[in-house]
Amino acid sequence: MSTTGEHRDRSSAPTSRGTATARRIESSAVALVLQHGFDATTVDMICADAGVSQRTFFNHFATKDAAIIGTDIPRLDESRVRAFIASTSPDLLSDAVTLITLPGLDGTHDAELMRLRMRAITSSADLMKRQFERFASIEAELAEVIEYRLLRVSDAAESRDEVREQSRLTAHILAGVMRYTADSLMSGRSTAIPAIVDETRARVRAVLPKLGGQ
Amino acid sequence: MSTTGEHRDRSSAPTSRGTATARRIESSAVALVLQHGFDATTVDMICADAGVSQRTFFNHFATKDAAIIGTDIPRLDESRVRAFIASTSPDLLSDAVTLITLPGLDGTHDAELMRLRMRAITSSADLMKRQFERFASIEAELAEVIEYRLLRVSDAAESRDEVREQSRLTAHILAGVMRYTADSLMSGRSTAIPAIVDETRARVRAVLPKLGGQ
DNA sequence: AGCAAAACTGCAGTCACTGCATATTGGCCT
DNA sequence: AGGCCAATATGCAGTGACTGCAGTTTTGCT
Repeated sequence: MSTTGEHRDRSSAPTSRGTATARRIESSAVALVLQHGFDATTVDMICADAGVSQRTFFNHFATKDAAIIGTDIPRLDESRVRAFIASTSPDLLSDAVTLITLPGLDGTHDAELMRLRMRAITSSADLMKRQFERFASIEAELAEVIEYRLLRVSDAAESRDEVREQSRLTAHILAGVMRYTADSLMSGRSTAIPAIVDETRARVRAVLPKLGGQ
Repeated sequence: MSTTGEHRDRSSAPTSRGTATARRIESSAVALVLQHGFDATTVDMICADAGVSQRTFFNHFATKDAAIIGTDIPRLDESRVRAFIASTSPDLLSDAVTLITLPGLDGTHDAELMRLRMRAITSSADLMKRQFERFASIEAELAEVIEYRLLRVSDAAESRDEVREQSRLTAHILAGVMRYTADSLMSGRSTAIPAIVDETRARVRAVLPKLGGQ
């Protein structure tokens, strides 16, 4: 276990391109964490393994976690956002599951590294937390998108403020669904992302009526 | 800004009783963070203000955050859990909002300290994240409780495994609602917890039909 | 008073992370 | 080829969170 500790600045955001160096650091980091665990793996060890100086490490990754978890922040895909907003389907939640498709977990990256990464993350409660945090960053964006869609659907009875609040609430709910999906992915079983997403969508449909509504 | 950094062990769990010393440390910590910000407040400063040694600080709190955020882990209330499981109301989500009532944010603590704490937390993205994390710890517990309830409602068509998965999904959704409620509380406005909870419940009811289901 | 347990303290060490000043490299223009 | 600029890599010295350990004070009991 462990965690915490911070250090004043971090303002100077590192580059963290997909450069060869960065890649080498990433795979060293993931491999070592799988071997020794998160706490037992020091930045120095990673640097030695990757053949770079510690300073270089921190030029590429802001934190030790970043080297393991990855640096690409989750983002919503533009075109999907448009489709989502335009849709008039009453099945908002299900639509949204499609919308998010686990940003940051899709096939952008080297598949093998990604698999190892996922194993490394699940091996440490600490890393799980960090991973978890990252989903938070998408919630505001999500809330905004949902607001657009809700505005076209809502009965005029509701004030714009109320719609905004409902959008934020919905975004949080959606984030929950996202996390569930990520959990499913991480807790082994299949690695076929589309399959899991489909499964989740079906499950959401099954669960919704049980939640209440009216 | 800042964050990260950890340090291997933390295994020796600190005492963190509600002792006078711990209280003094807590309020020094919260006050100083409000004054100088999270990063600019060092543990040494807190210790000086509280009149204890650094070692004592870490005997009471595992991390700097803990002194600010508080140490009581969110728990579900036994009797409420029983009522929740027993209920046959179709309004699961709304029931659940009542169930959780923001564990860890209720009146157990010194109200004034709690208010300051909340302000301190919102003042730092870093602390928000940590606070956020803490909700994660309740999700497993929640999933279990929901499973009990779903089992009595579900049509026999669903396998026990499927019900378990649906429970986990629901727990995540609920956690989302929890976070929304916490957000509302934190983002100023009122500090009247019951009022906000009521508001949220109403909003959940309004939102559910829009989500889809069918 | 007399004594053990609990709480506190000092200290030296580890490790994440920072700023800054200095090399090293690779592409590009002539 | 030679010279130049920007990007990248490095060394180094510091700060600050956190740990283990060993020793001292305080507290509560009898």
